[in-house]
Amino acid sequence: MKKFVALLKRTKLFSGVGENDILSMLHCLNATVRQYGKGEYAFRQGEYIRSLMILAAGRLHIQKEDYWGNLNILNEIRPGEMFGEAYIVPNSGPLMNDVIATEKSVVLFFDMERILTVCPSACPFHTQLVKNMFYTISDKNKSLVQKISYMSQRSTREKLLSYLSDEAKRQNNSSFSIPFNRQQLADFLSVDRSAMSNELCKLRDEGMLIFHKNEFTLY
Amino acid sequence: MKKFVALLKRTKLFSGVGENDILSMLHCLNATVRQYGKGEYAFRQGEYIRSLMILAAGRLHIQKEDYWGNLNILNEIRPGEMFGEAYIVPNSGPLMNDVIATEKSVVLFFDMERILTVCPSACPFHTQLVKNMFYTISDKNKSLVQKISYMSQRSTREKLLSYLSDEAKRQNNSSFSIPFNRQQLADFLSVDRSAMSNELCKLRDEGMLIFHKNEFTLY
DNA sequence: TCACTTCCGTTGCAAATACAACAGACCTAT
DNA sequence: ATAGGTCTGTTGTATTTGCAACGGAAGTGA
Repeated sequence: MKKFVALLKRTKLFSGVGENDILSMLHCLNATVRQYGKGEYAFRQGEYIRSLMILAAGRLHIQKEDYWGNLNILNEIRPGEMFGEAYIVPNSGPLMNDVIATEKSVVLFFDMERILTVCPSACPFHTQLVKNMFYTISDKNKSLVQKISYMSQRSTREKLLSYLSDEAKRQNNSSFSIPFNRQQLADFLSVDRSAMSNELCKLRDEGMLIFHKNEFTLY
Repeated sequence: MKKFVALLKRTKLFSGVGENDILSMLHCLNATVRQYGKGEYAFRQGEYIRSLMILAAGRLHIQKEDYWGNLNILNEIRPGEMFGEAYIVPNSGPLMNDVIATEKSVVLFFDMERILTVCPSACPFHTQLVKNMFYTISDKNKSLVQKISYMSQRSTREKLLSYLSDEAKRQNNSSFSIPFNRQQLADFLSVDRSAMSNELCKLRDEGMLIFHKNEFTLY
């Protein structure tokens, strides 16, 4: 466990907690580790989650496949980010999404019960932890709202432009890279890949942007 | 303020807190009240929020209007529900949405600084408050994910069916009412109203459901 | 090097959608 | 009662999308 402390120190969840305290909290929270191969499912829709997770290495996608097989990527998890926090609420029901490793990944598990059950003597940082968790889930909330604002655009073109311009704004640079390939971007925006590809090239031909692979520049 | 205690006691935020404690917390949190007329904006995109709000009476819509005037209803706030919690994070930037009263509404404001800054002597319930807030925002998170799962459907028909069947499941009854009129439902699902109305009638003619105003029954 | 896989752009066509416009039902205030 | 407003369903058309299919580019492993 010790080797994860440096990583955890830089996560939002453990922000402001000293390394020694993190180490003792790892025991307190009953932390465990699991590895996943590329393409392996960490969780599947319908499972019950009893842990809060932090991705230590690799990359995960939170995604949902509907009855007819349409895939929708809800979120991408990068190292240091937590997930599963929406299911920490008592009686929150089964998982509604799949969690898949898009690369070989390492995941840390924390006992949810122990996170919200304060143990004042052993862990004076529990309050800080809950606070941090609140900040994190609050941020995630905002990013979901952003995704909704992209998806609510009526045309593929508008979806693309709203996403790309937001991303440029977020990275504070008209040249930026996105964490998706074409199929993943299409799934993220809930549009058809080929239609999106087509629209992307039209935008390029109209001089609104250029791109090379995942690198985009807006004009 | 006293008259709001009974209401607050039943909210998720103050769940598990006694009436006397709520009253003292109202002072501690620097609570204030404001009224809004029907159609009045409580907040507009771009404003900075320094409070957490609870709707005491009426109805609010969290909505976003894009550059071209397309309206999207992100969420509906009913009495007892809180909002603004996503902007409690330090440096979370300006509000990205509009908040509009669809009925005459009464809103309670709580000082955000004081919510997360624990004052152990005066308010032993701060921890409980943060916990409750966490549960609430966690739930909201899940409802956003649900909305995304509706919007990610490719056709208007599928959007309708996924929303309506979820709503039937949620209300545990194949007959149920929805909190939207047609235009609002269309905005919520991000589709064209007339096309949706058309599709709704096709579904009815195919015997999959019946409806009268906002009352639906699925078959 | 060569076969194999993945990713991306392109095209054609059938189907669905957005949009505008209109009419009837319903509500409300005068 | 009536006039004005809102809400809803309906229709026609231009546009967009979804889908399937294909070929080339790029990357991978034997």
